[in-house]
Amino acid sequence: MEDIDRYFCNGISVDNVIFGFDEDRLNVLLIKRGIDPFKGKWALPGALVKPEEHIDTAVARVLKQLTGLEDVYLNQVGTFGAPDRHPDGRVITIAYYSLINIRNYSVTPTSFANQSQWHPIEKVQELAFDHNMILDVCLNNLRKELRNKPIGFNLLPQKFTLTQLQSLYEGILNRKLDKRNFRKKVINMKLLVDLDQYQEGVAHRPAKLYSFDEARYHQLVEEGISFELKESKNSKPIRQASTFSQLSSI
Amino acid sequence: MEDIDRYFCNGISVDNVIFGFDEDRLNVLLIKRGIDPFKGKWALPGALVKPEEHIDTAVARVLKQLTGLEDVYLNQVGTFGAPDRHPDGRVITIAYYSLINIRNYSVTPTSFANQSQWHPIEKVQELAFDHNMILDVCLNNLRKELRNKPIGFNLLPQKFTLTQLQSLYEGILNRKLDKRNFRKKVINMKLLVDLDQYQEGVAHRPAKLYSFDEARYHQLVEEGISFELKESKNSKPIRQASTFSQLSSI
DNA sequence: CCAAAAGTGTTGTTAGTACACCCATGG
DNA sequence: CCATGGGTGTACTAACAACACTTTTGG
Repeated sequence: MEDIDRYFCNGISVDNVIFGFDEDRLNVLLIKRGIDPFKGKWALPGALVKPEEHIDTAVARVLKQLTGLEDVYLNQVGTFGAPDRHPDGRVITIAYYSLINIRNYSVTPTSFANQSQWHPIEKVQELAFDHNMILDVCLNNLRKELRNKPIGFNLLPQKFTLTQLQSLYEGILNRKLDKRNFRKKVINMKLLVDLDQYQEGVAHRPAKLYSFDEARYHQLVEEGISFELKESKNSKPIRQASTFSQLSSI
Repeated sequence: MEDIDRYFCNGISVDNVIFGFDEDRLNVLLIKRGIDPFKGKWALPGALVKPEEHIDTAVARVLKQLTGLEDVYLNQVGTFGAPDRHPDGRVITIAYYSLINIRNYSVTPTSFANQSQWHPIEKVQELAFDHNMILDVCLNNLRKELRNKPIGFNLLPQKFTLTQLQSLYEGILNRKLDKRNFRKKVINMKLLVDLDQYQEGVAHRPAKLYSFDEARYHQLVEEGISFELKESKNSKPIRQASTFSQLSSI
């Protein structure tokens, strides 16, 4: 193995796929790049890992820099290492995703970004680098996780209605679910706390408000759940994916 | 971001966790390192990614160099990036696991290794670098995958008995399963082909031989399966894990 | 009184679990 | 004839799927 130094000239970056939920659609946070390469293009928020920095530390740092958020659920999804994926040199990137509540957050563009913005997932167009591929992989991953862990609750306000919870699941999974079966299922999980409060000021029968039980939540994250409800009749996608978000995965 | 070059001095390696199955135990392939650092220690077979090499190509290359195998099921599990994990400099490593049939394979140590050997999983001792952690994460991953995909068939000979298949599952999951329920389940998967052949020369009733249906296999890999058989009574581990293989995961 | 969303129960089906005895062969 | 592992069926339970009408509120 001659010329060992040639093996030590790689950059390492982390990219964050930050999902947020708003009304009934799943969004992803993108930045508009303020510098080359891909200046002016939308991209996932990410940055190079510093020398001597642990990659898990780096991703938390980047997330904090871009969103101000700490202590969020962060999940390493995969590493992307095509030799030409970055035009300025060899940079492999480690992708993470996280879920945040879109309302607890305010955008803080960095020097690399001149704009940060939520984008509905099905409207995402061509992104910088290989970020469309990364996004697709993370989205697949999110959907898989949603079936095995009670995540998704991260995306709701403190107090929520069962209908909001259901449309969150429908939004992420992109399919309709049966109302009665959905309710039966989530109530049986014993994860919800009935607050004995109701919506106010709505032009229909007001819905009961729930929050969820932190302790039980963490227990279920550990144990895993199985969330496999189907609505066979309407199992077609609610919305079509855009040209660039085609869930190709790998 | 002053001194950009300091960001481009990282090494990237791939490490392979190669599982093999033999009789009724799960094994992992380790090499004894022939060079420093950790000379003489057992380690996962891995190597640096070449400049201009795709990481997925690199892992296949390393696997081929070490085992002669091609076209095996290779699964990226995660990336490990503690800054001090390699004593000679910053090297992050991308871990993959694969499953092979222990009999189709012959060991070919490289210049870095003076010995390659199968180790029963529960006897693995302290390994070089952070390889114990990587092994634990891969083992967890294998067990998770085993419940969701019909992998594990990779580990059996072409023709096998249902008892062999069951002890494979028991060996990987490290728990006893109920014979009748196990058979009911796998036969319902319609994955097995009854060869109408029988074992010969055994000192007991000869078992029927099966192979499995390639097309159906690939279909099930796509669709995913749910393999959740329990034997509640005997749900204690068959074997205790060794000191260093403690499934800490992360 | 109308529009809009909330809320609620039953029945059939499928998948999982527990469990114990007889069978075919080689030595 | 005995030791060894191969092979089989049934009853109970839990989870899921299908499906339609009544309730409460604001305007």
